[in-house]
Amino acid sequence: MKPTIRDVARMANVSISTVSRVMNAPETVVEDKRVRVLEAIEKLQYQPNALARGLIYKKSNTLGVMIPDVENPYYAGVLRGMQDSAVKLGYSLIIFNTDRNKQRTLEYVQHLYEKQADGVIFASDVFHREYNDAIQRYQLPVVLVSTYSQEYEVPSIDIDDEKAAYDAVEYLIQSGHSKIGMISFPFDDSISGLPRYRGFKKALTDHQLEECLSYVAFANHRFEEAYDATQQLFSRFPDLTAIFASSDEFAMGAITYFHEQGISVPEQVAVIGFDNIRMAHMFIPKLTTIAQPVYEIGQRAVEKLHELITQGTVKNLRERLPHQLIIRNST
Amino acid sequence: MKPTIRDVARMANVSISTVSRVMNAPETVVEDKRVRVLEAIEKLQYQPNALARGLIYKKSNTLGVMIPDVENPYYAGVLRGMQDSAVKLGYSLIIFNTDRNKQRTLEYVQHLYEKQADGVIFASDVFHREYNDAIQRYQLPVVLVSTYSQEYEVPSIDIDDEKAAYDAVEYLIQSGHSKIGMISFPFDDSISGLPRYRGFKKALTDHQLEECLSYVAFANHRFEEAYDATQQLFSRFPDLTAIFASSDEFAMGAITYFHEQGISVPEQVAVIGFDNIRMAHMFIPKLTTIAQPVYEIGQRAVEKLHELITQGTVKNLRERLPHQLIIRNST
DNA sequence: TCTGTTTTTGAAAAGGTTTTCAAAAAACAG
DNA sequence: CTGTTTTTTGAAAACCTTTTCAAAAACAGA
Repeated sequence: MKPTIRDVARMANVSISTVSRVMNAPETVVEDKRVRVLEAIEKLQYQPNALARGLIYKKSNTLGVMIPDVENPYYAGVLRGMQDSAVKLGYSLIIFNTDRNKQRTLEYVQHLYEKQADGVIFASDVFHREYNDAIQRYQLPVVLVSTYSQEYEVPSIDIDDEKAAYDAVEYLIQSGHSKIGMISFPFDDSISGLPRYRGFKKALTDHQLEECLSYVAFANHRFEEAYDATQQLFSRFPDLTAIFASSDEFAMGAITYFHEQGISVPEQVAVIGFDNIRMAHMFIPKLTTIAQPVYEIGQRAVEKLHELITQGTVKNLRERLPHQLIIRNST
Repeated sequence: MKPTIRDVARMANVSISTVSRVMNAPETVVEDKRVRVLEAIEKLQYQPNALARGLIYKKSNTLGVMIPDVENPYYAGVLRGMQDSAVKLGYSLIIFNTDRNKQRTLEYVQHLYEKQADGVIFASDVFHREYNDAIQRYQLPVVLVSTYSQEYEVPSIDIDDEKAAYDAVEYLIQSGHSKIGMISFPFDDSISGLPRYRGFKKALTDHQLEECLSYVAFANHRFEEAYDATQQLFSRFPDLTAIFASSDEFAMGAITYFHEQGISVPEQVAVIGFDNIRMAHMFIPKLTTIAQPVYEIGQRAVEKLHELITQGTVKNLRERLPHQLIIRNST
């Protein structure tokens, strides 16, 4: 049986109140009792029961994290950042894999509510009305990561996707390319979709390359789709000399297609990715890409959530971290 | 304020016992009260407090997962399998990133104990004596994943690493190679290290290729080290025609080295990896590798832990799942 | 209508902690 | 030494459930 505060009290010959005080405000109990209690705690290997504490404080020191796809390497880095901050601030992290499934996500939110989670982080997915309703109903503090909400006042951390895409495409243009295509997420993806296309568009129009605006093919998160999309794009526009891919995985899909077609990268076609996942520098050729500060994003997310939980509000609602163009061998 | 069982009781004009019964054994309460209670629950959006329940049942429906490095893509698949099983069995998963740091790991175990976790899963790391002491002291049910323990009687799930390595090397031999090198984990890695080397050794001796036994270089988990190791190995043994890499990341490191040296894979040197991480089929060339059933490993791990928690024991202590040779383009 | 049996119900205890409040003890002032 | 103030202590209530146990209600049989 696990030792409880009663066992400690009995062994140290004091009341449970005193034991509690030794743990939470040691200076209020007189020296000799304090050492007796401490000894008893040591001898019994006593650890307070977090469930009982949580019941009193109405706080579980637990945060939930909703991730669309844990297998996506982008989240690995984010998760590590969250993890480190969480430990530092005394939280533990409960991870869920949502597959972007609304119903499942809502079940998980309810689950978190039952477990008295102190807050929840939503990564990347669109922040649907149903989600807002749920967190409103349960009064759950929320922060969004790599996404944001126009409609609701929800704190978020992301990068400036439009500007990042702009930088990527501009780099391509400055390298002398004028026939540039894009492998994009579907536009209903509110973060990786439209904003990155907008950056693409803006860079092109700023440099009088409007003709490229329609050189776009869509893929849905996975390598194979990017491969197919590249194939389509090239059958329609065979004279493209550069590709802006909305993710590193897309870039890899594109390059794989080129490789199979005997088209060399970067000599014949330049490819630039997005995210700088760990694999990006292992790929052949090493990918030129936009680096997101994934670790910091994760860190800031739980720090911000902590701020929201403890202060009830947050300094700046939408926080944007700086991205960085990483030039390697695919351009 | 969150509604409690009292609020429901008041609204439905019954005692809290009745409300509790409606939730846990509805058939024992008479129809009209039951509907009144159900209505009140609905109206108040009442959800029972899992902390209070946990306090009574001495159970939190929470499992801890110790992962050496969440950024390592191998765990992504395992995690997903765990996640799915956990949801199915009503658990939530608390994830920790240990960095193989003993002290930190022990702190996390203690943390889990305080939170009244029902069990814990250790992935890949050596199951040190200190860990065993801790889980013994706290009476925490444990299962090991992708590792196992000789000294302690701890349930585990893994694959037959020796046999898998044997299969990989034998495939190389059957493809006509007789100068085969290995990029290995250090031998103190009890699971990915020695067993895979043993498989390498056995395959070679079974086919009278003892001379290859010393064609081994070591790398410590990361791409860059594998790159360096390959360089060393080739400066010592330039006439190698095949490499058995202990992980896909090692295989990528090796291939990257060959690529930079103008040595073509698979034409001049064949490379075989291990794990079949998601990237393996995105790499150029697509990696021939040993596939681990990562998803199933994750699933079985929480199922087994559940078995241990509920039954107090486990059918077969060491469970080994089948691996599979996946032939792609790097050989 | 009464007795005996079965079903349904609520009060109270339990689970492990923190906190409030009043009592006891110690310290201090005169 | 007495009376007052301050410090230290423990009993009890609170947090939100479930469960036990005994009482109340419903029902059956005569």
